[in-house]
Amino acid sequence: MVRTTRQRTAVAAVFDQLEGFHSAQEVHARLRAEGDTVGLSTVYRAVQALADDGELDSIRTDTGEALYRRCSTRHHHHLVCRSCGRTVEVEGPAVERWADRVADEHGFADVSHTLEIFGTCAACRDAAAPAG
Amino acid sequence: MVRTTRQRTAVAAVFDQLEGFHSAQEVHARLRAEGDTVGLSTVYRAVQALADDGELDSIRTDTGEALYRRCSTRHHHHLVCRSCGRTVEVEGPAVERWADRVADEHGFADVSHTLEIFGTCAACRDAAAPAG
DNA sequence: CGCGCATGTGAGAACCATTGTCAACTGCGA
DNA sequence: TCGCAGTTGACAATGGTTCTCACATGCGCG
Repeated sequence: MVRTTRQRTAVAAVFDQLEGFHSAQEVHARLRAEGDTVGLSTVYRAVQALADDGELDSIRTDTGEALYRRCSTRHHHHLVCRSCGRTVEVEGPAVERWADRVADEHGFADVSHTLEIFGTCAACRDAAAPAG
Repeated sequence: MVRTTRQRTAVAAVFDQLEGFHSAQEVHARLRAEGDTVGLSTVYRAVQALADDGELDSIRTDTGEALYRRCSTRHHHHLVCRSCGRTVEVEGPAVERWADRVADEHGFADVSHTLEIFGTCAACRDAAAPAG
């Protein structure tokens, strides 16, 4: 049975207030800052449980760190700025179909996929090359 | 200046003999097994240098572990069996174009992307449901 | 060919995100 | 309210990766 505890509610609440992706460590720090003490292990367990429930979406950074965010209702992918981490949600129905078809052609079932696009956003490019 | 050393040659050679993705740890173990002792740190440095040079492609597993493989001439993605780990290379020029276009539309430059498709291959499905 | 030194190496420690441990705690149904 | 199974949290352990630093060596130069 899954219980509703102060800690889980607090973790879920963080993602309600936040946009974009955040690490378990960050959530933990944020709770502490708000005076809401929740153990680090508990935060990890909570975000994993939330992700299992499909309430959070997770990706991994370049360094292998796990990031989570509130899952929106529709399936989509992410365009992430390498420099500032800004994230844009993008959709591509054609890509979804393509992935399913390719998998099917190779006899694979129960198909899922991950797709992330990385680049440098305009703001960061400007910041990096201020002189021209 | 970049030097050609026994160690770097050995690491590069491993990827010549191997197909698919392999971790730095695995490369290290393989070299040891061949009697070719190369330090773990050196293997890490070598694969990173190779990846920087564009000679190796890298992805991250679900657990955050970094995997590398010899970059083939053409860009492609992977269809991976969740159960047995079998990997099939797939190409989708349309996907490439879509990713570049989407990133461009949002003002992102220097674009790259990762796309992996997961599923259960026919063999594993048969093995899992022998009676049905 | 031999010198010199900047670059590379490697054993082990450090790092850091994540997971495991386990005794104490607490929702929640009865 | 009671009981207990799920939950918590401080801390240790894990494991991949990076750092440190003294030693080794490729390679340009003479």
